[in-house]
Amino acid sequence: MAGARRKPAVDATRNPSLTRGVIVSAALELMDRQGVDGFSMRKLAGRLDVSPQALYWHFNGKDDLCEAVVELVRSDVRIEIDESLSVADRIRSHMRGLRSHLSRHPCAIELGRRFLPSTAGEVSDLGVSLICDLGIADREDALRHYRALVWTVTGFSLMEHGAETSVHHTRVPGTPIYEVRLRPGLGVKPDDDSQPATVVNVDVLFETVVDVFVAGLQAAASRG
Amino acid sequence: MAGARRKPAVDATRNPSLTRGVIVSAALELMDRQGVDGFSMRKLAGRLDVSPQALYWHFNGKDDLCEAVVELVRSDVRIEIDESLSVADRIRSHMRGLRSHLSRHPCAIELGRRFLPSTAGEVSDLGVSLICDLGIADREDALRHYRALVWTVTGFSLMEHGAETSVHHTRVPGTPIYEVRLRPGLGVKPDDDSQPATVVNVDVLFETVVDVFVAGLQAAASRG
DNA sequence: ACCTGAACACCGTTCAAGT
DNA sequence: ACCTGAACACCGTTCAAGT
Repeated sequence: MAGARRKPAVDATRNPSLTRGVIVSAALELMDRQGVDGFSMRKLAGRLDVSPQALYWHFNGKDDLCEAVVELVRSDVRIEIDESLSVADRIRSHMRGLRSHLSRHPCAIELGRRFLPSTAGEVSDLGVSLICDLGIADREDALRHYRALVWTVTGFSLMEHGAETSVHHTRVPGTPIYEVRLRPGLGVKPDDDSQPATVVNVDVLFETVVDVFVAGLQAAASRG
Repeated sequence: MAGARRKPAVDATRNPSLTRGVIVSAALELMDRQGVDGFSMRKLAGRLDVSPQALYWHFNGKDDLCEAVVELVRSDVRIEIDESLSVADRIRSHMRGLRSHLSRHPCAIELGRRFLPSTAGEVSDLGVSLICDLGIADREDALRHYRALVWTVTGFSLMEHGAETSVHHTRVPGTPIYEVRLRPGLGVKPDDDSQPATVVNVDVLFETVVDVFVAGLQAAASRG
């Protein structure tokens, strides 16, 4: 609960190789590979060849560490957008960029849910101004609509990532990760093949969301 | 992995009070109160006054039990919609109904992410036909758009629920649960009050999503 | 058929002790 | 200042044994 001892300082006499930075990167790597559920302090310690308790000198606990991981991932959000595109298309690119940034580190999606979906920073400023450019002049309105956009995209990523690690969704063999078999649900036994599984292409689904959302923004803009 | 022994049968000689149904309801109750993370097989067993291993006769494991919980919750989705409303407003109601059903059992949101966001059943059929009525005549298109709707709403609920159990989002005192303080994020220390917290009304945010989404659907419909 | 005792291999975290 | 040994109170799950 309280803040961890700050400033490891220069005189790291014992083990100079074990710093907050080293721990966080190793944690991120482990989480991306094994998933958040598969991650543990003890495994991380083993990976770093230290005792589990050593981590507790640098971090207050697992939550503290997870938070640092989220910040690490978040610190390199960068969405490049082709300036020659129309405003609507730039918003589409923004949404796609947000999604692919989130999928870059799957673990950060799960963690990020618990550690704030922040609407701050230059990426957000850019997003808000894009919405303004579309015709939603009032800044308050633009911010609200941008927040809606962020929540929609982040929520979608959560669903998507959940689907991937799901029990019932099995990847279509031979395809990239973005196709999922949806079972009909509702009392269907896991090994019942009588009901056909529905194949959903998650990319197509996301594009649908993007299209609907942008069209909705345009409508909101033209209403004043 | 394999199927649990089915059919407890009538001759439940030992303890007739311990059935799958009883276990699942108790699990749901416990999860709703303590959250999915706070739930454990051992706690559930304690609550039911049996040994933890007793549960393993009725269920294959924790996952199997969680799945049953999700099905229990899902089995009573019911969204009532005023027939006198316009099609657009009925879609709005549908989205709101979906959201409030999901918030009824917070645990099911988290679990449901891992155990299929199903697009099946009469609720979905109704939703798809609503989209058709709006003017998206092609059934394939309507289904795709409805799926986008479900993912959007479910994703939003996930975000919303995550925000509630979050470390950085603290409820605004004296208000209902639907207001959250959003910290600016990015290197701000948890106890740093120099940067003002942003207050986001989650209900307002959801209404924004609904408005944008429905307007987008209308645009898609009018495009043919 | 239905349940328990005992046990295994894990967790996160703390605390006194080492250097 | 930085780390370890030992320990506490938890997990999910299995397996042999009871009735």
